[in-house]
Amino acid sequence: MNIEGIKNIITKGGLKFTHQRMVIYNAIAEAKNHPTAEHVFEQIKSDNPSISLGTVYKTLDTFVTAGIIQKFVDNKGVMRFDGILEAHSHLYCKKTNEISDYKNAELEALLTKFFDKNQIEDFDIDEISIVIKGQKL
Amino acid sequence: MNIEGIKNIITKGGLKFTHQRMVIYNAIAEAKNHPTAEHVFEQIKSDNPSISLGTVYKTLDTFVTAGIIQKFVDNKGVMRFDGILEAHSHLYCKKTNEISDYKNAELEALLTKFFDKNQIEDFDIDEISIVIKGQKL
DNA sequence: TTTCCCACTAAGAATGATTCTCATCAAAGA
DNA sequence: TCTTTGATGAGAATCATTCTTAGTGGGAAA
Ligand SMILES: [Mn+2]
Ligand SMILES: [Mn+2]
Ligand SMILES: [Zn+2]
Ligand SMILES: [Zn+2]
Repeated sequence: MNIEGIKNIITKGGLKFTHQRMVIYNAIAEAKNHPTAEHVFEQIKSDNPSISLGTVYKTLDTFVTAGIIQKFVDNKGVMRFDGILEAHSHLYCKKTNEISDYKNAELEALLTKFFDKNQIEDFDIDEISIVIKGQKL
Repeated sequence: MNIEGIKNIITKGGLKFTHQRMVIYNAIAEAKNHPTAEHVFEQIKSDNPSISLGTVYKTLDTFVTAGIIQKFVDNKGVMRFDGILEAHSHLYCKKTNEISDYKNAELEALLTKFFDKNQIEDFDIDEISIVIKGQKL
């Protein structure tokens, strides 16, 4: 994604466009895995030596609140960030600790249909996600 | 569960039966929610004033390794313990942060069938769990 | 029974991820 | 230009969890 594209996303989120926000958003958009704040910091600090880890945490959180990225906690208890906004599932590799995306429209339709029919009593569902644990081959 | 029942479970796990292990296992077995180590500690310390929080952490971890309880990380990144060993799903309440169990044989059959047909390439699935977020009414 | 051993425990220090505080800075507006 | 307000950098503080270390105690072994 080019700078203009990133600027658009950030300003559409109601946020001021700054250099730090640009490089942090760019790191998330480029990441194939689901980086931690530390990962993002390591990724960008050689080109931005004065950036602070606290700013990375704060900015990522600002992005989440603005709704332009997502976050979740991995099974080690560490926060992961995700530039993909659509609902999707995650594959956790027990060997490498990598988290990859899994998106399947049929599966989502199946689940939606199931929970339409089988409402859970006294519980209003906001979102459903599937956690798949196993091994990359 | 009575003391003998607890003793059986602990020794079947290959562990020596001690007073601390007894009260900690009992707290997990009695808990309706999915307690943290801190919860367990609060629960038992009035009757066991000399017990240490470190022992609670260590013992819970020992139980998990022995396969007599389960653990998982909640969406705040905090470890939760669960005396139920069978696979089941969890309902996360965004309001109260409570986690309740959800078990539905039809849903499990549906998922098993789906992933039998639709294998994920280069990935060997060990376990599938559903995370349902929403609000208790 | 006495001794010896070793897993178990208590206490608190250390760690790692995250959040908070606060001083400084920079852009935007008055 | 002056003012305001939000953004940033630096590092302290927090919180859950793990680690270290020094007792303890209950059985095997003598
Ligand atoms: Mn439970
Ligand atoms: Mn943590
Ligand atoms: Zn993802
Ligand atoms: Zn459960």
